[in-house]
Amino acid sequence: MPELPEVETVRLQLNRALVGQRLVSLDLFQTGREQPPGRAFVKALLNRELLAIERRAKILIWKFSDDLTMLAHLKMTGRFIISDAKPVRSKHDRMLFNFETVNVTWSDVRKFGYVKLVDTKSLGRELSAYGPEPLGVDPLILADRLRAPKTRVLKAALLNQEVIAGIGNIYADEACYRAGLRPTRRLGSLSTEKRLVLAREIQNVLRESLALRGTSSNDYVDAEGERGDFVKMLRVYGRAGEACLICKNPIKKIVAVQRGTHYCPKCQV
DNA sequence: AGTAGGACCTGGTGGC
DNA sequence: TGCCACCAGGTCCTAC
Repeated sequence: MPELPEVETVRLQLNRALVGQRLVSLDLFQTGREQPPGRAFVKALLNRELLAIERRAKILIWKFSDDLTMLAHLKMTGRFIISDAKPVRSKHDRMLFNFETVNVTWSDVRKFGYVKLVDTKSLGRELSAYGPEPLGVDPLILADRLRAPKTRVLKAALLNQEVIAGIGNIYADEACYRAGLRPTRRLGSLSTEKRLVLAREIQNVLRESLALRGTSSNDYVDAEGERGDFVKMLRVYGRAGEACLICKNPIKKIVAVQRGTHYCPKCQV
C-alpha cells in the first residue's frame, strides 16, 4: 500500500525524470470514479511545463506553469510508471502523459485513486486539514499530536491524516510494535515518555523504509516498476502466526478500527 | 467528539 | 478445473 515512503519514492523518481518538460499530449483511457478527467482536463494541461512535483501526506502535487496543479492520490493500487518509449497499453491503464522525451502511465487496478486539477493558489486551502509531515520535524511535535483526544484508539489516531500525515496501515502496525504499544491502546493511557518513544519510532520506520524505496507487500511498485525492499524488514505486518523477533511468541492478527492489525501479545502492552 | 460500519473496486486465494 | 465467498485497505460518508 502506498504510504509516505512509497509515495515519496515515486515523487523523487518522477521529479528526476520529468521536471522542466512540457506536456506534449495526453491520452485518456477509462476514467476513475472520482473527478473523471475529460476534455477540459486535457485542454488545461496541454503544453504546460512541469515545474516540480511535491508531496503532502500521501498526495503527489504536480505543479505546472500558469498556476495549474494536478493532485494525485494513489490510494491502494494507483501507479505512475515512467517509460522512454511509448508503452504497450495494459488493462488498467487510465491515462498516458506524453512529455517531451518521457512518457508516464497512470494506472489503477482498483480505481480508488484519482487525479484532479486545482489552482496552485488554492493549494493551501486544499491541503489545510493535514497534520504535520512526520519526517524532518522534532519528534516532540509528533508526540504532542498524539496527546489528545484521550479516548481515541492509538491505531485510529495513527491512521488519521489530520493527526499526523502519511502513515497508513503498515507503518502504524510497525511503529506500534517498535514502541512496544498495542494498537488498541487509548491515547489517554500513554505517558509523555511513551508518546515520545512512539514518535521517534514513527520517524525511524518511515526513514528506514524510505531508504529501501518503501514496502511492496502486495501491489506496490515505484515509478520505475521496481518493488520496495522494506517488505523484508517488516516485523509484524503480514507476519501473523510467525515468531516475534524479540520473544519468539506468535504474532497475532486482529481487526482494529476496521483494519487488519498485527502485534505481539507479549511485547506490546 | 469519537467510533462503527458501509461503500467504493477487482485480482488473488482458499475451500470444496 | 470451476465456481464462489472472502480478503486487501485509503478515505469519505452516514448513523449512532
